[in-house]
Amino acid sequence: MKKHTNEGHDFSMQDEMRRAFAMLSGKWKLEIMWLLHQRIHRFGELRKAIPGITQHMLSAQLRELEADGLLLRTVFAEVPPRVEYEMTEKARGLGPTMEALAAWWGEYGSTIPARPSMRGRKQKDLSAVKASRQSK
Amino acid sequence: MKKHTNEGHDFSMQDEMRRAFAMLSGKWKLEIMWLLHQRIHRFGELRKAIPGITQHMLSAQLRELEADGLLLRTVFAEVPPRVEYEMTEKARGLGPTMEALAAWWGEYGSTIPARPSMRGRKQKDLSAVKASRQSK
DNA sequence: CGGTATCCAAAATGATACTG
DNA sequence: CAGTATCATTTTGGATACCG
Repeated sequence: MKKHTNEGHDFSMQDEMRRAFAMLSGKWKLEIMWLLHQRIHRFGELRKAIPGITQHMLSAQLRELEADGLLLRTVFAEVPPRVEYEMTEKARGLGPTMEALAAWWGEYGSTIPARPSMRGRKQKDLSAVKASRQSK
Repeated sequence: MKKHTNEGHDFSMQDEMRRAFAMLSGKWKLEIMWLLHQRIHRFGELRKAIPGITQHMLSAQLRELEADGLLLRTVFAEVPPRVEYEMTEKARGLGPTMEALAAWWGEYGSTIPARPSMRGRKQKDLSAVKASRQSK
């Protein structure tokens, strides 16, 4: 069968990893998982914590992550409603990955100036938009 | 000075991390970096190693990663042309992150069956699939 | 509050052809 | 071989309406 050498990963390893990448490559998934790695979040908290994401996308990404068994959704029968999201046992295994990423960024992030990049992160001036909105 | 507590990262930490996420959230970036983490690859090698990616996207993602200082592009003045991609010093710091991810997947990946997911990974019959696959 | 549904615009990605 | 140019399709963004 497929051997998983610990160093110098072989081909089958790449095939396996592909599923993991697909599972995490949504546009906001890494950020969502990063937040949940730190603590349980409510829907609204995630929305506030992720500038630029829409309700629509947040909802969609959360449902995908849930379907992939990475997070757990808990609905509290209260008024007003409360829904909490937290990592599943499996996803908690991603902790070391998250920490390693944070460590890397802490070390090199500062050395990578505001650089170009940031594509797909543009968001129009929200404060200015609400001002003049009318016919459509 | 932003405080970076080691456990329970604070808010500023999240803001910092956002840039890292944006840098890696392209649809194929994690996979590309994973491959380059293992060894230098030529353009064509990456294309073969990443089923489903198009020249267009591979080229685009590589240019973005290069712009973000994560990989180095080396063109050899030969015939036929040869172009090699490798991680930069900074990006090599991502090694532990990659390894942690691989370790996680090795541990839990198997427990997450073929699951639904795979959205955005659908690719129309890429010839290779058509051959009635009976072996397993 | 925490969604889902809809419609439309914009951005990202895919397919195919073509070039140095 | 390693791309780019162009056009098509898919995904995501944004606003609004509506519901439990």
